[in-house]
Amino acid sequence: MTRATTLRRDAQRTALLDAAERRIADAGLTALKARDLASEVGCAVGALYTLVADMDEVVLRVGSRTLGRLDAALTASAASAAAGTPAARLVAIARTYADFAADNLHLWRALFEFRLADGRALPDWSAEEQIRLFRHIDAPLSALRPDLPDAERHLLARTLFSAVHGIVVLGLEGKLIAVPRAGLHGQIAMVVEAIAHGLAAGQGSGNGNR
Amino acid sequence: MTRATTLRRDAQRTALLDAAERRIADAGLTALKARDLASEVGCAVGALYTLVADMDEVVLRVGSRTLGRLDAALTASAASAAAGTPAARLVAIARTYADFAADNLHLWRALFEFRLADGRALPDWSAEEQIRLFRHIDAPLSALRPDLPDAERHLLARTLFSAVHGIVVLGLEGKLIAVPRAGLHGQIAMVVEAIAHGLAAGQGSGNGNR
DNA sequence: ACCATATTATGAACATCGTTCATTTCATAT
DNA sequence: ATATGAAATGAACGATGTTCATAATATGGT
Repeated sequence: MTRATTLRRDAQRTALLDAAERRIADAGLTALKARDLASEVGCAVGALYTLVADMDEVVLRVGSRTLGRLDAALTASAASAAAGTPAARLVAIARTYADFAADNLHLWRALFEFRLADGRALPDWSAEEQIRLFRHIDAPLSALRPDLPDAERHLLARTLFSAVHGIVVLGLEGKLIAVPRAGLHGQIAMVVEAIAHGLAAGQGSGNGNR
Repeated sequence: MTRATTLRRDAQRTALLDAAERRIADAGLTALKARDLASEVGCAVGALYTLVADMDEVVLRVGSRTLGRLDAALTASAASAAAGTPAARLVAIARTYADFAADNLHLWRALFEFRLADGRALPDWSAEEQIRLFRHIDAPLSALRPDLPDAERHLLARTLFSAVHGIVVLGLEGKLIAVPRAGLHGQIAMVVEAIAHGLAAGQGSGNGNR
């Protein structure tokens, strides 16, 4: 394969992912169809499979883009809050996460609505991207509790993320009981501050685990 | 329709839901197929649609059973912990939730993996069942903060549920980073106790909302 | 008991997916 | 210019949920 063809095929793949991203952003993951994608990109269905292995790869690669933008947003947020207390930094990150989710609803949902078929494992590069996000939580946590061993702090970071994620999911899901953004921010601040306070209190003594 | 036929059809419907429940429990929601179900129950595919409107109804009704068992577990747990502090009662309920999720993994996952097609709304009876569960959280919360207006306390109950739910989801999902049950209980206790402590501290003054 | 009518069961057919494959078209290198 | 290998095509395949003409069955009136 010559250099020119490689470039052309990369451009095609990019166009494919652009179209897929637009579709998911507009109408959600379930609206992403192979035939639509092919016609949008201007090729036959079969040609898709020379650009990607299957639809899962499309979703994963769009997810990668979303994770990249989320990472950038969290990085910016962490930088803005860098001067504050660890608790304030954690709250800032959590709120940035909530805002990102609200502003990128369908793409964000696609990140975790997507389930691989039984037996198929997440590619390493995808799993690694997800794990990398935790560093934004890990850093303020280090400041808050420098005494904790890495493993325990990582577990805490996961827990903190999960708690906030859960609040955001439920807050953004029911149109009926939709929580306005200010209310969502308030709930997040309450939870994150309470945990940060609890962690600071636990310093030196027990670790809060049972 | 005579009484005998009503009974017979109810029995068929029950057999259908039994089979569906078994299938989901064994192999997850994605393994539930109309044709499998029909052959398991011993009828033609078309006959399914005289017992239920569509597959969504099957999933919803199995979900209803799961919610019923979850409710019973939470009720029992709340009764056992009734003598403790509000914080301890909240922790007990959260742990019961985590245990139920772990012990009924596929059925529990089916509760929220299932998404209605665009536009279709949850039946009222299903939404109401879900909301009823919050009362288990609401009660200890009332003891903890009798000063809070109902609406605010309900929002808090939702937040608390979401946070714990998030932790349980992530804790039970990755086989890679699987958190052992004791670790999961530890994380839950930490978070719930921290929030309870924060709420108790907030009594009388501000409400922790921004 | 018998038949007219309404209800229910049947399973082939349909629509919609993702995916594959024989075939054609195209690009590259000699 | 032609031979060879890569890429594109779109019909076909296998699942899937759902529907429908038809057959079987149950119900109720006489």
